[in-house]
Amino acid sequence: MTGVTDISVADRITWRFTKTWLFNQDEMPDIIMILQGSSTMNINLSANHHPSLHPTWTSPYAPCDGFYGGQWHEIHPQFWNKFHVWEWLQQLVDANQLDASCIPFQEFDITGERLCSMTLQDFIHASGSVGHILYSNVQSLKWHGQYGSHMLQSLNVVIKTEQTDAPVISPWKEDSYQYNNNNSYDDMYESKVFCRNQLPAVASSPYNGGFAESDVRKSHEHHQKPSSKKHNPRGTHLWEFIRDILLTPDKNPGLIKWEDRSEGVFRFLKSEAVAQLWGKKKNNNSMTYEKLSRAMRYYYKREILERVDGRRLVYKFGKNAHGWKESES
DNA sequence: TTTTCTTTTCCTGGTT
DNA sequence: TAACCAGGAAAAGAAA
Repeated sequence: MTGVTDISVADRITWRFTKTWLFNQDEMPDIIMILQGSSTMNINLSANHHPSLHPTWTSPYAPCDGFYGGQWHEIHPQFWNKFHVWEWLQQLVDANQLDASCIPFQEFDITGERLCSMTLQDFIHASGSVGHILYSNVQSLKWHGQYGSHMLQSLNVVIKTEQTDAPVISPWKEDSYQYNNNNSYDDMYESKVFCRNQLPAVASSPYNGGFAESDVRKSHEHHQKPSSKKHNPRGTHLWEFIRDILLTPDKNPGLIKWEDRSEGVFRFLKSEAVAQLWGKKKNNNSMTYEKLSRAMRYYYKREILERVDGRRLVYKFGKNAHGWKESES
């Protein structure tokens, strides 16, 4: 491998293509310089432990062979190398439909060990409001992540089960539900891109950036039953969708409102509008409040919602609903 | 391919 | 009468 290759990264998500290109080169350069704006990320490939670049590579990271296929999630973040960190970032960009220009990748030219040691302030300093998402996800992966136990065993690693930080949950799948007064639901769903200038209102919301409860549940299940199956079809669940609307009232005025915030009691103000919004999210133009409410009633049995007798359009979060309490922020 | 889970759809009947 | 509630039944759709 010889020479230095400069790759200019434009505002968009070209870093991913850059990486793909990089790993498809017959002749690898020694150093890659990724330029983003005025910043530069230097990667010394000859010094970087990457299995796909070093077939005979033998390092403590050995169990992550094949990582290039996206195996970073099988490894505790503490043991990620720079490429794992990049893979994780890419996953986060994809899952949250972030504009890649929101992520200052040069700030993450670091190993997993360094990543795990970063505080929320560090993340915010490094990446602005996106830092909330990054920090939350790292915390989630640190404490509840799914990674191969063989890895941990082979490294004789003891996973800490006590949390010193407040549990902050992954924001994997999250939309920014925005409602405008013209009832343009299309517009609401065009606003999926989290960028620095869009995040503060959401990031400061009670649920700290819009965490999908499914992740709370999944994390909880992992904690209790590591081998249990995860299931979260079609992304966010209905009740999470409702919760998220409630938690971003500034962006969704007049759709649903809290009746009793501390008790988790809420009321639909524009039931059909919410149904249309839900239908839009599910790509189902025929969604009605009638159907939505049927789905809501199924939550009673699972204790995600509780009945509120005698009050129309009023529901209450049950004990299996998480992420709506102010104290959970 | 099968299983599992979460809706979605349709329905009947009751209540406000 | 319209809108909503309750819940049974079956099917759809997606992930594991």
